Amino acid sequence: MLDLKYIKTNLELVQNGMGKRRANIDFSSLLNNDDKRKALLLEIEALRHKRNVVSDDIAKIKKSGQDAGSLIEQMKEVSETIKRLDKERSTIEERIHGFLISVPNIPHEDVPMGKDDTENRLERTFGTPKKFDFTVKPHWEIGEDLGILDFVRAAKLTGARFPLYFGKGARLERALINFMLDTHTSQHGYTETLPPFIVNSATMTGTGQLPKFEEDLFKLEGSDYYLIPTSEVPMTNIYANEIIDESMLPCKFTAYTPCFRSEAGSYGRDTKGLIRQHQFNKVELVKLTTPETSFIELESLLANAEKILQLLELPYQVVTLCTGDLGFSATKTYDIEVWMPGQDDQGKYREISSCSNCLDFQARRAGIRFRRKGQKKPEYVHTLNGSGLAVGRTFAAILENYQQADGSVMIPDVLIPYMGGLKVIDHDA
RNA sequence: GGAGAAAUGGCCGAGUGGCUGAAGGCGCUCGCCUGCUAAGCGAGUAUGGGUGUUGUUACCCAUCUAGAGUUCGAAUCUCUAUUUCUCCGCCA
Repeated sequence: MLDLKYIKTNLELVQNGMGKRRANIDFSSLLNNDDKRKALLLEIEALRHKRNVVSDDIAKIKKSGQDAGSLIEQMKEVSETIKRLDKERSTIEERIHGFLISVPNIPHEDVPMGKDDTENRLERTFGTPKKFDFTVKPHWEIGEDLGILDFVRAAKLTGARFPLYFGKGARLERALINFMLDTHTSQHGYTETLPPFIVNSATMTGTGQLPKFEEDLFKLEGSDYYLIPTSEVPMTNIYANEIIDESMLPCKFTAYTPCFRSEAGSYGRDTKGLIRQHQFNKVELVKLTTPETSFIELESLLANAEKILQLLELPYQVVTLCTGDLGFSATKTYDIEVWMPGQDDQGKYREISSCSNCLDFQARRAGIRFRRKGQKKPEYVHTLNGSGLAVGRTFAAILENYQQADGSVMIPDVLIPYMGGLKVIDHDA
């Protein structure tokens, strides 16, 4: 959420930012309501002050044994007025809050203008796609042929877009999770967490999934609970409504969790394979930082995520999302796209991580603040998050990049210890 | 699921209708003192909003888990929710 004061003093800048996102937002009603709110507040506070003073007088009068009847009558009226005005005020405040909470973050000036993902800016590539001397297969064919993936039975158990792993496939998924977590904790300094997979609406609001994107979430019927679409949600909210010590920053968390997304509106896209599932595994990175370090921390977070692909020797490219592709809470986002030789005949780069700086946008919603040493006023932290990485898609990328002519799949060197020494998944697996 | 108890500031803890934004203690910060350490003394130590002055200070309003209510007046009374604890039942 943007700061109302900031909006008021930088209206043009804010409107400009919204324009870049192609979000047409009229701020005039907001400013109007804020003026009303302020006028009401002034009136209410004056009346409350009067009531406080007179109530004290009443106490004194009563103590001395005199009659305070007329004053009490007067205050009855004052209290009625306060009640009435206060109701008006809370209606207006709800309106203001409801408005503010639906306004997206302002894109950083470094973010390229563009309408959709075709206009993202390529930053760099790593590795070169391997040349195959046989016809490459998409990962779902490889996985089903090897008997390590079974989408048909998964659909029987639940429905479309759910995964079922078998044998060495299940083992590979687990190996990836452990490898990613180990790397981030022991080499990149993140603290491992294991958060709830279900959170309440306040938590979802804190990171920006609510109120605007409820249709993307799975909600538990008859409750205020939602399945997390990413562990960014519980991890970023760990210190919600708290003031933490400056010495705790930067605060770096990582977690493996399954992620649940309704994928509303994506019918017909990526209907096959592990790319777009209602349930998938992800290792996530979250940072809380001071405002002045957040962009440096974004670069290192991105580097931490890239490191996984480098160690797995999977080719990838990094893009900066353009304004039209930028998420609601982010001011700047890098996507890491891994090379998938089995996609679209000649291969394709597919998103495997999204690393964002949200500035104080989430922190303001969730109330995450810190206090500098020797300073009285607490400040909002900056929040960052990134996938490190999406495990299912990494699994898919390994299948496609490490496939061999006979249909078997080599295990990347760094994963062999995690696979109990197994070097290849073949038909005997 | 049934029965009961509880929720106060960074922490502990007092407070059952009227200068209580909240005693006392601990912790922390600053200063003084003590020729080490310790102890002692003094001061300070929540958050949000607003007004004025303008960047020093002042003043006002709100907040004792949250929301609603009773009252001239609520930390204190009532209701609801949430969380925690105890007992019973059930359960990985």
